[in-house]
Formats: sequence, structure tokens, C-alpha cells
Amino acid sequence: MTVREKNMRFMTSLHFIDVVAREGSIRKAADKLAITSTALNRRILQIEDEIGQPLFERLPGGVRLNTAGEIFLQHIRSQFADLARVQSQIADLSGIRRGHVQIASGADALRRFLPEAIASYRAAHPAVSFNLARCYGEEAESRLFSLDSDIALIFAPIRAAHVHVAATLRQQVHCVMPASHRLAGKDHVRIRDIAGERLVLPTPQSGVRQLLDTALLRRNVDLDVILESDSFEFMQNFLHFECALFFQIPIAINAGSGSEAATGSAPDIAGYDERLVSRPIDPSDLPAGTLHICHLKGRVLPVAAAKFLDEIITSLRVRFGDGVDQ
Amino acid sequence: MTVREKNMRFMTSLHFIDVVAREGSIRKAADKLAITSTALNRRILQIEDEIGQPLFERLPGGVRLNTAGEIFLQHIRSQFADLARVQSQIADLSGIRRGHVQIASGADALRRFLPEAIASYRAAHPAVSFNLARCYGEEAESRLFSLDSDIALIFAPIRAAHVHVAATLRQQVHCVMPASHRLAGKDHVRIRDIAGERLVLPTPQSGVRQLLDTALLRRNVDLDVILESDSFEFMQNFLHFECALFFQIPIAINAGSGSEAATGSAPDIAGYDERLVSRPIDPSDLPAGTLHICHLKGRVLPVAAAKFLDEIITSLRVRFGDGVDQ
DNA sequence: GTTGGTGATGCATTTTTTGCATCATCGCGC
DNA sequence: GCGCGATGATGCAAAAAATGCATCACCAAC
Repeated sequence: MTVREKNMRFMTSLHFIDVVAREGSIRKAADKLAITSTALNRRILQIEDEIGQPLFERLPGGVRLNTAGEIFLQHIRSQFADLARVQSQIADLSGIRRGHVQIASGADALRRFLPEAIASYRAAHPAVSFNLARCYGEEAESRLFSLDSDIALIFAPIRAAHVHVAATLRQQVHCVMPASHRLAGKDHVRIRDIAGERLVLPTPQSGVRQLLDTALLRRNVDLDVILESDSFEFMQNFLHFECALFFQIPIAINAGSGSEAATGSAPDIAGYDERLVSRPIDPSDLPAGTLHICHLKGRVLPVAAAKFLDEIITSLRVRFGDGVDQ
Repeated sequence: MTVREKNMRFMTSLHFIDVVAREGSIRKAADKLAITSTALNRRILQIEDEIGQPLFERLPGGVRLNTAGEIFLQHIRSQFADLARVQSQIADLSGIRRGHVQIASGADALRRFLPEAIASYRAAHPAVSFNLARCYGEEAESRLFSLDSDIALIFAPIRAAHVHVAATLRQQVHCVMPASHRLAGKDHVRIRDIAGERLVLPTPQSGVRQLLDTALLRRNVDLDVILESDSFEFMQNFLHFECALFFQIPIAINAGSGSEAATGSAPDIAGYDERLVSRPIDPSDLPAGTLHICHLKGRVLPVAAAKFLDEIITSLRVRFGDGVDQ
């Protein structure tokens, strides 16, 4: 994947511009590209000459794209993305079915859903490689825009207009607790139930947290937040040592077979960690959030990415049936 | 325009592939590109190596694109088109407002409408140059696809799915005759009126002719076709020497001010050739045809082309008001 | 066969790119 | 104020790449 450097001489100059823009300095970029700064500098100057206008403004501490440069960089990135698509399409002709899929996802989907989905896809297409970037909504959107990711799974409202939502999945926030917890006996958890409990919350950038914040703020509940983390795995393991509650959405909890979820009944954490159970928060206390499966608007995805996108949407439909919309 | 060869070194290899594909021979292409065949041959080989698969199949009489090559060529052409768009966008930043607009049009629109539209646009943007290819519907569509034209004006049904119709204009076929003709006194011409007349028809590929054919074939009228031509100018001048009828649509007839057309009344050829008059064929005998203003689906047009497209649609709306749809 | 066309390839030459050394400029800290 | 360390730009020589010439191998048509 990163060893695309073997060739494509006709794209190197454009690639160089991308790197310089990302590094903000010709010398640093040259370092990264393993060439001298003079060579790189001259390539930049030459392209600027060919375009007819400078693409970078020279600052004392380095370079920065000007407006023309930003337009041109976007063009360069779309060229690379399109070239990748063309290559995978050409490779398809000879039946190789190789390719590369780049995914941006929140912490929710990459716990169980994505590992299984990717493994299942790779079982059918072993020559397809993947890249997974864990990030929050806003960053995921910008990764789509800069073509660093083909597909994004975002559990948060979509902000930018350039994002196309291929499918959505309604997800009720669940409360995870030790099996011995007094709330474990109930079917649903109410907000007033958790008032006195020790809580472990996801970081404020997370979609789950934002849902919780709006719901709790409105109620003016006094909370005992003992820990904040961006790692569900950490929170889960923490519960083995101290009795507390944390919050997750089903896609982060559910095992692959998904039979229990497809029935519409409350999924639990069984099979993942038998010492913990999850109970949905009452929907009248906390509305369901939406997981968005998206890609960049107007973009033709590479074959592998398009196929994988289809496959995860199908898989979500199997697991969460009625919660999926397109 | 054709002197784009001054630079863009990072695109030359790709440009070479395009030329070789068009010429069907490396040597001929090399000749056209003013380099030796060996240099060109090696560039082709190198790119094929970089792609990882051959793009051409070698025949005894030259080369021809294989499937991979066709996919890649389409990519190349879209790269060039997008680069042109980016360049014009960048040029726009510094207020230069330069660019190049490539139009494919039937003989109808290039009589009066396009010359005036282009002149008017160039009056506002003198640095924009134009290229006009006169062709029939099918060829116009393929020019859009090969990105040889940005915009097409087609008076015929659209065949290909890759064509996006930005606007349409309903046009009733008119019958043009000497002012002294016996039919000149009528408001509308009926099909039965022309049965005994000497007729001058456009060539069978023309949209007007195809409309006439279907209408006349159905009626089984016996016609006295004395001449067939693809040039309206020729037909018009012919009528100075022999009394006959020929057929045109209003956009080929109308003067620029268009006031008489905007009223919805029958436009005539006044001001263009005072010895001739035009009368619409009765719509119940011959349904109106449709002029399509189109570009390639999914394509972002260069600034100049997009602006010009807007302008001609506006201009059509001013002239033909209710006949324009979007 | 012979002829005229094609693309491929070895080798010498030309052109381009690269690297080193150096310069000019700017912000920062003492 | 004045060096210090960072930046990008530039002259010049060496390295690398592209080019052109001559030639080969191939094929079709005559």
C-alpha cells in the first residue's frame, strides 16, 4: 500500500506538492521523500511556472498553500484517487481483484463490526488491503474530503455538504454495567437511575457523549463522573476492577451473528465479556443517535471500496434490520 | 489554444498516449508530436510498466487500445479536462478570466444564434477563445464523451445515457419560401400544401429532416425533392434562383433581438433576407422538435464553459421564452 | 521472395534532474 | 543589537534520464 512508490513517474511531481503542502516546509518534505531540498524546491518552482502562478506563499518558517494552491491540491488528490480507481478497475480485468480500501471510523464501529466485516470481505478477496483510521466525526469528514479515506462510519450529525450518506443506522445508547449491578435486573435504564451511579464517559468529541450531554444537561442531573476515556476497551476492562457504568451503542457491543439483535430485543454483551451486561437507555429519556455510512459526494469509489461499502450495508441490514435506512 | 504545448511536462506522457490512441500508430503519433518513434515507444512502454499491464495491443499495422487502455485513456482525458477547469479556476482568482470553450453544434444553431452568443460573450471576456465543431447529433454526443467538446447543441433525440441535458428548447419546423410564393399569404403551412411544391431538404442525418421524414412517411405524400444539402446558407441562396421551399427551425432564422419571437408569434426571416419569408408548419401536421443544450454527465465544466452555458440558456429564454425548459 | 509497413532494442549523445555549497531572508532569544 | 537556527533560492558540476540513430524482428500484401 505505502509501497506505491515503486513507480508512477508521471505522478511524482504532483505527489511532491501534496507532501510539501502537508509538511508545510520544503526541507521537511524533501527529508520525508528522501531527496534533497534543492531538487524538491526546483520541482515546485517548475510546476508553479507551468501553471503560470505560484501555488505556495513563502513564509519565514516554511511554505503554505495559497488559494490557487488549494484548488490545485484538491485536483491532485482527486487525480490520485481516480488513478487508484482506474488501476483497480484495470486489475479487475485480469481477474486479480486486488485493491485497497481506506476507512475512517469512530471507536464504536471498529470494536466488533469492522474487524468482522473486513475479515469476511478479505476471506472472499484476499488481495484487497485495508487502512483504518480511528477518528471523530469532523476529522472523518475531512479525511473524505482530502481523499485519505474512501468510506467513513460516523456516529454523529453530518456537518459538511460534500459528504454523501449512503446508509444510516439508528442506534439507541446502551448502558454497560457489571452483571451484578443493581440496574442489571431492569429491561431499560432511566436517566434518573444513573443519577447516583459512578459513571465512565467517552470523550466530549464522541457522538455518544454528545447525545448524553444534551440529554443530561437538559435534566440538570448531578453526575458522578469518575473517568473519561476515548477507549471502550479500556472502559470495559476498568469495570472489572471498580463497579461503574459506561455507555456504548449496539454496534460496538454486538457479536457478529447478530441473531439476538435482529430480533429487535435488547442486545447484550454476552459472548464478548460475560461479566458485563448492557441495557438500553429508555428512548423517552435519550433519543436514538444515527450512525452514518458515507463517502465523498460525487466521487466514483474504487471497485473494492464500492463493493465493500455494499457489503457492510447489507451486513448492517442483516444485523439491525429495521434500523437501517438508505 | 493548440499552443498548450508550451509546458505541463507532468502531463506529456499521458498526452502522448492519447495521441497514439488516436493515430493508431506509434510512428505516426511520433511524427505528429515531432519526436522520434523510439522516444515515444519507450514512453509508452514505461507507462505500461508503471501501470503493470499493457495498454495497447500490437498489431502488424500499428497499435490499438486494449480494454485496460480504454479505461486508462478515459482517465487521461478526464484528467486533462479537469486540469483545464482547474487552470481556468485559478486564472479566475487573479481576475484574468481567460479560458477556452469547445462547442459541438448542428447547422441550425450556428447560423445566427451561436455567432451572436459567442460575440456577445467575448465582448465581456475578450480572453476567452472558442472552438466550434459543426456536426450531427451522434457525433456531437461522442465529442462530449471524448472531451473534445464541452457543450453540445443538438436538435435531435439524445441517444446516449452519458449526456446531461442542461436545457431544452421546443422548436416548430418552419417552411422558408420566396416572398412571392403562393403559400406566403398563409399563417401556417399544412403538409398537403407542399405536396405539389418543389422541395429542398436537409440531409437525412439532420434532425429537421428526420422530423419531416416521419411526418411525410406516415402521410404517404408524393414529394418533389429537387435538392438535398447540409448547408442552410446554400439552400437559402438557391431560392433566389429557383422557386422552391426549404425547412428550418426558428433558431436558425431568428435575428438576435428576438422580440418578434418572444411574443410567441410566427418569427420570419425578415432582416436576414428580405426576399424570403418563413411560415411555421401546422403543429398538428408536424410536432415540434427539441433542441438539446447538453454537456457530459458528471463533468465539472471549466469556468468559461459553465458561464457561457448559463449565458446561452438565459439568452434562449429571452428569445424563446416559453419554449425553454430546464 | 521482395517490399513497405509496424514496434522493439543497443549504444552514443543530449537534455534534464539532482546534490553540494552558498546566499539572502526572517523570527527568536539572550 | 546580534548571533543562532531555521527557511527558500541559486550557480555549478555530477548523475540520471530521455532522446536519436541504426538496426533487428515481424507481418501483410504483392
